[in-house]
Amino acid sequence: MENKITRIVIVEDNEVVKDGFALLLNSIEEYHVVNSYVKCEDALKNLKNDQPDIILMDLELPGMHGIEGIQRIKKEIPDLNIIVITVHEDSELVFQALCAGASGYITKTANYSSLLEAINEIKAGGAPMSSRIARMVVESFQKNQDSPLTKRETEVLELLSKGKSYSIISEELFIHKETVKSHIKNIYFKLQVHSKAEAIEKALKEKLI
Amino acid sequence: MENKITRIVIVEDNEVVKDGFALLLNSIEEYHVVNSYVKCEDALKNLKNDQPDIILMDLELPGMHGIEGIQRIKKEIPDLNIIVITVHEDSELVFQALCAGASGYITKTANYSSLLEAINEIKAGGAPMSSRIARMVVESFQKNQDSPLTKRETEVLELLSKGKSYSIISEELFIHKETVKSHIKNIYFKLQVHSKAEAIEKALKEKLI
DNA sequence: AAAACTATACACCATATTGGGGTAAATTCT
DNA sequence: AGAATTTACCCCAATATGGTGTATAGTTTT
Repeated sequence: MENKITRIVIVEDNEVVKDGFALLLNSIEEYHVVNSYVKCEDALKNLKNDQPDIILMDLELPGMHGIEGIQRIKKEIPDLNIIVITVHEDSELVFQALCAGASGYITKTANYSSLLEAINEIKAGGAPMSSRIARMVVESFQKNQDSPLTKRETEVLELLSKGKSYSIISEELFIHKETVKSHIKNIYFKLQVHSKAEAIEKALKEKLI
Repeated sequence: MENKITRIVIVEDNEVVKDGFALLLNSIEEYHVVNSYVKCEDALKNLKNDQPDIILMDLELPGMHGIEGIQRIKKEIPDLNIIVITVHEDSELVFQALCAGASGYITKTANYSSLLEAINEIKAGGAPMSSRIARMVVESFQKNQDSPLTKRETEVLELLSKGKSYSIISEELFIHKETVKSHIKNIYFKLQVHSKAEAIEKALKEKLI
């Protein structure tokens, strides 16, 4: 069923890593590294010619940062699969890359076989990630277990964060508008804030909602 | 380094599946299925005695739904790892389970070896998921590529969704308050809405922000 | 049983915010 | 050059917000 060759482009400023990956991938029959670049800009310029199915890219690059590169590449060819390959595992970068459009995120510490696995995984419609990154991603869905807010207060704050007014919240929760105000007063006190925006910001940061 | 036996609890109403899993896992030296239940309620009751390291659970169960079960279990023992094993792959359930506290989500169509892989993955601090689910999870971070909103409008709407007022938004973007109003008017027109709450709701649903 | 917390509800008040109407110049992209 | 985007301004009325303060019924914890 797989008779088509998978066209791969590499964007990586470390020449050793870049050439090592290319050599490895080219040694496999169904993969073909059509080009490899040191800068996003060059990869972008040649996107139309290279016609890659998959791009492997680093984030720290000379010139344009990889995050922006991902955004631009996905804008050009939305269906293209991008796998980030970097040394950094800090959550900010990971989420930025995923938001920008990356479909996978593995670390350079990964050995060759897991690189190949990642590419197979992408081809199978998956989203390859290292264990730690997968866990980070999954945990990003979970709320802070020891929130200072009660269940009701959390509900109120959740609706507030959806832009709803006190009156609308009171209607949706079947309580009096003044009750909503009371809850909000308590929320502000507990979070030590004095406005909607501060409360939402703090709640999002601490994953209370 | 792994000399401790991993204690596993299974919650699954299909007796064949439940006993099959238990048999398989017990056949491996370092795993021990301490108990298996048909209902969440029973698993919860015996949590303290069972002292599981990992719980495998189905979502469709007689009595309490698995999603609520996960919440309660995590409330009791926050560090416990729960792997959901179900036939359903629809996004709503997946995200609900992850939000409730599941650390992994695989489908029953998975073969035995991938079940074992999942357990190893969890023990290694990862988050086992099937390819399709991993992709769904990763895609949940990504915005709708063809948003009707301009870049600036998206920025404004993003700040609005954080509860910020027109004045605060204008300060943060270094533009006049009236300009913010103009953007918001255009946003409302494009999204065909007439209030902040509607705009945010629609934007979240269509992943414009 | 007492104490603490939670959810509920109400009043008053000044200020800020919002949404609707309109217009229009400067800038950037195609 | 024309289109789209971003910027900025005016008027106005209704609504929302945040800060006071009080109070009661129910639940949970000690």
